[in-house]
Amino acid sequence: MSEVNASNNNFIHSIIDEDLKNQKYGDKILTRFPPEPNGYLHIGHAKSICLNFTTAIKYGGKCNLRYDDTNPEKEDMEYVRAIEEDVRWLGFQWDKRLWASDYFDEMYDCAVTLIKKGLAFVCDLNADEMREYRGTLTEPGKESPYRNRSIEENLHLFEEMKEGKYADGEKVLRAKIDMASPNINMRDPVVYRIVHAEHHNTGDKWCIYPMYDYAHPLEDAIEGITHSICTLEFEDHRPLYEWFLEAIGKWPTPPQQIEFARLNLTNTVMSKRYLKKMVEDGTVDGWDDPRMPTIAGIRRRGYTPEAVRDFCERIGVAKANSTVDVSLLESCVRDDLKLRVVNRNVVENPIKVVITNYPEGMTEEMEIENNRELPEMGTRKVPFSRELWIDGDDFMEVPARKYFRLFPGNEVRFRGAYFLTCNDVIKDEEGNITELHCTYDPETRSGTEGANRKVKGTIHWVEASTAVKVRIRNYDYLMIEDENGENRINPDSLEDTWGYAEPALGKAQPGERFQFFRKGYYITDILSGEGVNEKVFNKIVGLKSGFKVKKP
RNA sequence: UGGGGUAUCGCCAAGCGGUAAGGCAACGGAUUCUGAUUCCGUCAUGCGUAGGUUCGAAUCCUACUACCCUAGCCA
Repeated sequence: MSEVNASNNNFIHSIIDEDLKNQKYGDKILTRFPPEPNGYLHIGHAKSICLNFTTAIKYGGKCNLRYDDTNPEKEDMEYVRAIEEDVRWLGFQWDKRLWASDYFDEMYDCAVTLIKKGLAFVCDLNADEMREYRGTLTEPGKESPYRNRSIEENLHLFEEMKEGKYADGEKVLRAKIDMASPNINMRDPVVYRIVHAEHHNTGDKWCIYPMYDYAHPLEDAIEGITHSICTLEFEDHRPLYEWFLEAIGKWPTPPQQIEFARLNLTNTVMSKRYLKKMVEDGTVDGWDDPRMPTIAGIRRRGYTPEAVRDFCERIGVAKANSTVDVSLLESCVRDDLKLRVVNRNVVENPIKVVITNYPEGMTEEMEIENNRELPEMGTRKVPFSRELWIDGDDFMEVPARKYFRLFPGNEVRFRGAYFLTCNDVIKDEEGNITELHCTYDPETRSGTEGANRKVKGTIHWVEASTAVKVRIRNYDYLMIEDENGENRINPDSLEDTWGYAEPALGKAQPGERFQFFRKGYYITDILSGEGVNEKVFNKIVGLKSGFKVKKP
């Protein structure tokens, strides 16, 4: 984990610096990433993961992975497996892997302590009644008629709740705080509710489960977490977080809760509920569909953990609600990929080129650099002959202004090979272009004197007889912004094109990343290979390049 | 309508009383065997608004305004 960059500063570091100065927790720093295993992690979680882990790393501390599994009705072990894979993929190592449910015994004991201190009571109000008694944002609530039960009675009733004498919803344990508090969270909040459900970890041992507001501070305190970093919506819950720890009184220096703004991305829906719906109704192939903003999805799309971590550094951490433009994420991916990837020749929407003055049956080996920015990546040989494929974008029968790739009468460089001039455009009876007849200049072979001549355009190509047929999946944004600024499913989010690749790509392994010039970055699809004759590539990010027609 | 937050360039974001960092995007220009990459340059007399304090204010004070969160036996 040493390669993880933890040098940036943010307001959370200022708080920790202050605590360190005052020796609030001595020199110890312990954070935690506490997901509820009820769905896959997405890029928003990546921000939280990076924040918690890099903060710990920066201060020589540790970070725990803890499942907040206090609601047996929503959680699933499939998600646990996925969460761990994602955290590891991001490059982080947790210190301890824990379950909130491991603390159920201690939490129960603490609830008993609360009752004994007269700070909690068993309430028989049902959900609707409790809502009525709670009051509103502007009006204080009313005290429950069960609020003044004796400690003995509460102890007895809570014990019975635990033993399963009551049905779901029949009774709850509540903290006794202040029904008139302007902070609704403090109006005698529920501490334990009855849920007769099988829990993935504790089985049927319990039929009462602690609420988040009660469980979370205890989990943090029991583990010795020093800084409990969470999102903004929990700001109002902080007084309650502190109240429980103070009321129980077991921890002299309770953890400090710190809130930050969650990540929002343009053209991206981050709601777990919505993502789950798209998986369930078949809008996407699964949680790891490359169009999904899940970590599993962007991994399949070809993003690298380094790029995601860099992104999380670059967006910063603050308390203002914000929406980061996806172009920043794409920039991080491009920055990372361009230094680790081989440039390959691939053409989309191909057009056949026949070199009329090139000897039939002859083949030459042309040497091409693997990565122009990184000479140490070496060169490779690709075949060249009389018949080639070029990219559909690299020819215009009627050139636009300032277009300097191939068009009738124009000479361009075929990268790593010769200069070619287009002489004839051959069409079928329907007027579709079937091939271009060109002539080459034998004096311009790459690497020789003649190749030093300046020419405006350079294009890439693939030798026709050895070309590998490829299918290219252009994943566009799954979500787009409509005229009202709302995110909608993009009906064109998945678009296939096809083309040809240089022979070496026939051996491309699933997951192998490469680039082709001016077109973008690609990854060999994880699903390609077996039983698939042609190769399948996922497009990673567009380069937003090409020639632009300038306005006069 | 109570309480809790937040407002600095198109999008993020530093700044913590001494005269507005950085990144993304955009736009110029240079180099280029791919219009990519790389490289240079431009981009807030201005910090939600209005007052005030001060030699000096994005930073302190006052009053407004806008937006976000909050009335689950979810987390």
